[in-house]
Amino acid sequence: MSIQRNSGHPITIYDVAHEAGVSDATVSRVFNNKPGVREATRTKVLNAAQKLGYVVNMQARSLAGGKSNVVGLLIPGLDNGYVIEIVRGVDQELARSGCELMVYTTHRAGNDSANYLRYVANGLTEGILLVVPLLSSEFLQNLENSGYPYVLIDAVNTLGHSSSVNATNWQGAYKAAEYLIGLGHRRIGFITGIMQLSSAIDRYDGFIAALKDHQIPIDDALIVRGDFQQQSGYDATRQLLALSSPPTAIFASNDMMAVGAMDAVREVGLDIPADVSIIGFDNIPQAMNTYPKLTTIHQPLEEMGRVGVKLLLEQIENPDTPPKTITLATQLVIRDSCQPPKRE
Amino acid sequence: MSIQRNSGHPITIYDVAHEAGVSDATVSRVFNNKPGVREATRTKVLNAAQKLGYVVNMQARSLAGGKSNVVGLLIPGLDNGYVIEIVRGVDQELARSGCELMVYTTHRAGNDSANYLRYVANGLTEGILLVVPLLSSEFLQNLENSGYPYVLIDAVNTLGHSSSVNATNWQGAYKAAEYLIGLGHRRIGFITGIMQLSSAIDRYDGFIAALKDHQIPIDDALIVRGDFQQQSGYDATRQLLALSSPPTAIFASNDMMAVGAMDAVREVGLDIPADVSIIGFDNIPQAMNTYPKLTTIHQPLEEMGRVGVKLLLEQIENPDTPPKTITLATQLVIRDSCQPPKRE
DNA sequence: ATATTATATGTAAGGGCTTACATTTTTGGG
DNA sequence: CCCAAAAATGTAAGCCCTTACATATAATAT
Repeated sequence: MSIQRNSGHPITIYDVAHEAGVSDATVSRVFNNKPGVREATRTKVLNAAQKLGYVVNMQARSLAGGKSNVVGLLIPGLDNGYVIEIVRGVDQELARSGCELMVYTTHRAGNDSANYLRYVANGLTEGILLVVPLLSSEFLQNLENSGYPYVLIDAVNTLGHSSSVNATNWQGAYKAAEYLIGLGHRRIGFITGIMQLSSAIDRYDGFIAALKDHQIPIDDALIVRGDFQQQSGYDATRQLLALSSPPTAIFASNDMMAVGAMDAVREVGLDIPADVSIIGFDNIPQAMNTYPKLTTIHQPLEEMGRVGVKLLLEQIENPDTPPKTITLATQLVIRDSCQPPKRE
Repeated sequence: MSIQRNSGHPITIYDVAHEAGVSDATVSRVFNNKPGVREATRTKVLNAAQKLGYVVNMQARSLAGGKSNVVGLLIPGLDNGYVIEIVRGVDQELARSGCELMVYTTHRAGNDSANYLRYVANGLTEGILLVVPLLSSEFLQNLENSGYPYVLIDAVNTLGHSSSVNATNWQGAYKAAEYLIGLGHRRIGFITGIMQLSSAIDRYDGFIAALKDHQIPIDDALIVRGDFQQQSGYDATRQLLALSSPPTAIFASNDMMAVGAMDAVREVGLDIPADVSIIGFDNIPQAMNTYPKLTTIHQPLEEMGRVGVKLLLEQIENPDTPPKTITLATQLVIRDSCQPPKRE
């Protein structure tokens, strides 16, 4: 069974039709599972195709107005455990649905992601999944206008027109803070994410709300900006630790920063969690490999990917389905990086 | 600048031709940078296209015999820091070359990756990058027969017909062992990879060679099988540590297993590196986040991805280019997980 | 058995592009 | 200023498929 008749041209629908003694249209019908083909004919065609090693040419099919079964995925890059988890979920679900995946990274699309979009919208893919934290509303507007199916993963559609998936960031942060408070911490450092992102804002708000609900005064010195990168977690923590009255616990808005925070804590010779507790957010796979193992808020990244695909496929199937937003629950995962503060 | 005239049909080459007052063929020539178009005409066309927001339809182009500028990438999955690094390199280089990336995971292709291949070979992609450790030679033979451009990343082509990229596994392992020996270790545990893979074999051989060169007897009890997964590193280490005369250092054939090994060492209450040194292989990003930071052999994964793309593009460009194999150097990265053994 | 439907199959027209070949325009030498 | 050769442009035939529409065949009713 060779991949293609290396000799002549690739096998087309005509070859199959000829072999089976039917017309090309019938072959097409068979391969698209269209009704109105006698069982006997169908079998005949399938056999012929099998024998010849026919494989549909997607390009032609999609040119001719059929379905390409390819969906696009736009991600910032693979630098991030977070994105990878989502991609994994996407991949799984796509596999189940028999769709192919075309990956674009934003750095690739460059500043000109609008252009990329035109390319996509025009061509190959039937819909697109966006895992792009920072979406310009102009871009969204464009996308919206194009009438092209898309869904947002872990981002809020300011236009409110598309389907999207996200997680309970606020609640997760609230739970994290509450956990720390329950442990007895009163001075809790907080490292923010990129505050243009709703997820970062929600986490911040959840954190603040928890403090308020527990009558803990908010000390601005304990809140420092991060950007979701490991380095910023490190920097922020150094800053926090240099305070005259440093925190006994640090809540990083994501795991990468938490990892950076751990480095910083150790670097000043303090112990985790004896001297300072650390909690993250996301529960990326690496969170299990840190030492001590990182306590964090689990965000169902993989599932977000899966759900995203489902929503997208739904949109593709029936463009008139009203868009919906699905919010998945976050969850506290207790591991080894937090404990009650030392007594003074 | 909307993505496409949402109103009418998408903009085609004809619309542009009409707008510019030339024929469609000329527009095609312009967009393919073919010679024989007067500068003035070219500009006219470009302007018209710009004005209309024309974007080439890849499907049609590639159907008609043009280049699709899409390359396929077959990977086992995203579970692995190792694969991700390679993918990142691939993505970068592809971006530079203006190509799109179609990702397939083998679990998706299922057992039937030959079928997947037929699909690919027939259609969309112009070539394929294989990051698949376990390639059946039947599969390879098929691929070879198809005459379809492909390159192997970090795998050896038993047929020896294609371009491929890999790293100096033997030398890397040799260096790792030598480093440990230089530190004073004499009882060194070794956790193998999947021994069907040439990379695993080479690492093993390199390790053994170093021992021999330094007159260290080879104790079979110190060599235990792993499968490149974290869990197996853990298991193997438990086994090693249970020995009546346990090793003072452990060399894991990859970083994931090294991470597992660290867990195991800690679990029995031993210290890294005081009681047992650990060294890995690969230098995946996580290796920097373990505690203590993992000493390892750096494999230029990202670059392997980049080089793979270059080789593939070369093949696509000119199918008659004789295939070549590029081997990149590995390198010892000393961090904190190794130190001289305690004196008895 | 015949007329009437329902069902199965075939025909042909694109879909947007590339490219060999035909035609027109330009250029430069005489 | 004319003519041949070179350069630019246009024409038309696919690439492989899908899908209305037309046609042929089978099933049902009379």
